[in-house]
Amino acid sequence: MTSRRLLDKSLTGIRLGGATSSQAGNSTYAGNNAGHGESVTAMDCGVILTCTKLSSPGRVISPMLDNIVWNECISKDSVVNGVGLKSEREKHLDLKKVGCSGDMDERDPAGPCGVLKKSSPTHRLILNGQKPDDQMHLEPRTSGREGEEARTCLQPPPLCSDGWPEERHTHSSSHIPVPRNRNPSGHADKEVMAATVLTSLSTSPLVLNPSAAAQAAVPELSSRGWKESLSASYSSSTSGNWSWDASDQSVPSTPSPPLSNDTGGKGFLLSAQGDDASEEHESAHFMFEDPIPRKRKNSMKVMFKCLWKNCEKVLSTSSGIQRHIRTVHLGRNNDSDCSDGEEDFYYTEIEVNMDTLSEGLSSLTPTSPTTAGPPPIFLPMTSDLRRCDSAHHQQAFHTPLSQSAPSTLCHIRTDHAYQASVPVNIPTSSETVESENRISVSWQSPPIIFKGLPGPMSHIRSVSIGEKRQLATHTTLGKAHVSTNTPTPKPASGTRSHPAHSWFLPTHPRKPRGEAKKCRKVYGMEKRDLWCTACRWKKACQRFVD
DNA sequence: CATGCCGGGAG
DNA sequence: CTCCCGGCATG
Repeated sequence: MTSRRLLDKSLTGIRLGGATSSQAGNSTYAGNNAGHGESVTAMDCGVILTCTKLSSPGRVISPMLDNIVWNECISKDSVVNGVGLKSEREKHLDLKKVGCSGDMDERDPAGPCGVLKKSSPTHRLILNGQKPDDQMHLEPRTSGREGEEARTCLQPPPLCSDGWPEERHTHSSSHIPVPRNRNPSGHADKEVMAATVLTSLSTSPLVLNPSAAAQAAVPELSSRGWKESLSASYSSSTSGNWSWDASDQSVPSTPSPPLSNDTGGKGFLLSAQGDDASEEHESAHFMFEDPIPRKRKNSMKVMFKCLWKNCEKVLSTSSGIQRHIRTVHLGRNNDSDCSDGEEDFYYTEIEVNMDTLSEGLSSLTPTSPTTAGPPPIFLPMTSDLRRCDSAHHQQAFHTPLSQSAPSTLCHIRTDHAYQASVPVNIPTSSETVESENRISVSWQSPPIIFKGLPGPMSHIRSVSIGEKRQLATHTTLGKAHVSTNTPTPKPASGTRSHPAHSWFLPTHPRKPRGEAKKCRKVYGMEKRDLWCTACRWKKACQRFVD
């Protein structure tokens, strides 16, 4: 039974699948959180890392899930070993190893799985090496000798980037669960997300991954993958099974996770990514990367939170957080380039839903100062986030995320028009300038949006309902500019007629509908003669101006 | 579906 | 210009 079990576990860990599936990815983090780098790190080194990376792309990490998962793992492990955390880790390692031997021989180039199994400590050691302090709890437990052995083995990893990466990849691919993570948070947004994703897909998958452009080459697959993934993810969230995942990926490769992300996932993948990505199933990549990332781009922002004990540092970029961990916690001053990826264990991604935020803002409080809030103060937010559910988190984060703005903004424009849905936030963030002035939003944003973004200009209107006039004027100006830039819209008969060009046309923001009673309403059709001429001519009413 | 308006066209 | 209307956009 144990063997079987171990296998399962290993698989689980590797794939992320398992009962916890989506959680798996999180679990890693959780482990870190709970144990602070203790067990999780060690055992999963390979696996976990993978998870992290993978999850990173889309993850909304819910502490709860993580904890749960973690606990589960622990309990199992502990039972086996009979020892505390340590044993757990080891177990994990063991499991993992087993899994390796069973499924993934390929992974460990350096060491045969069998060896690894026993050397479980090894993994740990590796971890330890990477994470000095945190693990200490565990480490001490782990006997010195083990540690030694492990170290020996371990050391390779850093160097071995080659070898490891493979493992990671494998794992990562399997881990994909990320979507799941979202689910919890995304719940309400499902539809939106789906729509967004679809839109984005249709629009331009390539955009997302500049680096991955080559990979992107497989649009069809990607699109299909997305859909599937989405459905899967959602469903999975409910059911919790990522079985498909495993089935799909016969290959051990890891999907390169997060690159697509706004922040720039560069940090995540590291060397491994590059290798994997090329080799991997492109389809897989898309499935994972795109779907998740997409979403994010649209409505989700990802923040990176340091999981180090008592450290709740939140940064907008993975690289940043990694640096932070490396320097502050790991005490590595060395060049960032050499990162072995250990940092991954120590931070988690937090996903913020922009859409919800925007919506909430618009509906609830037009002004919603939060939106404008000064960028840099994440920390406080972070704590909250953790506790609260996704929804709240998202909002809370929203602000922080916006900070990343500059980059974000760019992405949005370049990448997806559909993102316009998020416009309010974006402009704000981008402009960042003054938190308070919503005016800025209404005024400036419109023009900007017009340039880059097609359809959904309508949002703008909502912003400043107050004076239609002014807005109109401004808009007109915007229009003028636009028109100059773009080929003037005079498509013969109906400007509007051409949907395709429609987004060019938006140039002419239609006046928001007047709220005031119009001649028609006042006098009715019977007394049309009483109407103002404009009304009679179907022009903007001049008598009852708003 | 009813409105409100824009973009055009005819005179 | 003045009158009108087709048709889109919005509520």
